[in-house]
Amino acid sequence: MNDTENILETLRQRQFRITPQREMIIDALLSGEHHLSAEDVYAQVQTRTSAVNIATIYRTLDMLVEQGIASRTDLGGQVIYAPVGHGPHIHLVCRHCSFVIDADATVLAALDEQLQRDYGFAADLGHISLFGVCTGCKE
Amino acid sequence: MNDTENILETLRQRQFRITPQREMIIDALLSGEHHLSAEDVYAQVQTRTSAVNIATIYRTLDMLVEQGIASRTDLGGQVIYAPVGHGPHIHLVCRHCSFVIDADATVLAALDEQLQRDYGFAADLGHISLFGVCTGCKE
DNA sequence: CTCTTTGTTGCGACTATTTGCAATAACGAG
DNA sequence: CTCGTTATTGCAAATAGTCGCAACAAAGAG
Ligand SMILES: [Mn+2]
Ligand SMILES: [Mn+2]
Ligand SMILES: [Zn+2]
Ligand SMILES: [Zn+2]
Repeated sequence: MNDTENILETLRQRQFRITPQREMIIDALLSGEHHLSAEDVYAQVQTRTSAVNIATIYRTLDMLVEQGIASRTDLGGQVIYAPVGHGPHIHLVCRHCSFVIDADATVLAALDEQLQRDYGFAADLGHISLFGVCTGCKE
Repeated sequence: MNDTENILETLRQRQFRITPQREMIIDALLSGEHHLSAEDVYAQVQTRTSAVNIATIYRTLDMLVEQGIASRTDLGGQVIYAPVGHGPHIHLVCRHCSFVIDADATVLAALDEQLQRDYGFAADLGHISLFGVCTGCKE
């Protein structure tokens, strides 16, 4: 049983209907490249069939994020999607030169616990972006 | 010397030209209400003169964010701007019910230091959003 | 297999934001 | 104050993403 099947099973259990569109979109999401934009997912699905509308791509990606199956990350202009749990790391995005540093997500472990404890909030911290200024850009 | 003047002086020093549009946009940003959308800023500027284009609002807000003078925060659908330093706090946004918890920004102090130390990255953490699942929405 | 229910899709319209470009105006030099 | 340089603006067109709604199809019942 591969990843796509697992996800479909989860969706089935949560009363979502399994459509060919959803299968193809999930396949694309798991396709190896992560950091897929909605357009990337669309392009990849198009290679299989042209019978999928871009609005369905957006709606399905939204649904997958809402269900905790995919992550949505704003890299400052570009919005990317990835399957949750895929090699966690965070993005440090420079607001000045737009350079992106990939950083270890373990820096967030303590924060995660504290938000859970103090606010009962289960934060999705596996693939977030934080904005700021990189070394090169400090005056 | 009020806040608007301070900001204008900073911009002048950084070789930006001071235009009436920029003055009005900065005034709006400092106007008391924070959590202003670009449209809110536009509406407030309109009460003074109708001679400002919405594209200028967007461009100026972008510039203020880039210069570290304003913060841009995505509340999950709504994008809001606020002057940097204005009562720091963070937003915990539930991806399921969209409820927003305002949380103390001090939970980020350790993270801030670590990013600075390990990556030389000066993160803007005073008014960020973190997405996840609130207590009420956990199954 | 057939029918019914209702979630999902495609489509076209619409909103929010961005961009290219020519006209305008801020500001430093003289 | 006047002029020249060049950043900034307005405008209109382009782009990304959202939404309402009618047609469609997945899933469960019989
Ligand atoms: Mn990444
Ligand atoms: Mn706030
Ligand atoms: Zn930088
Ligand atoms: Zn919730």
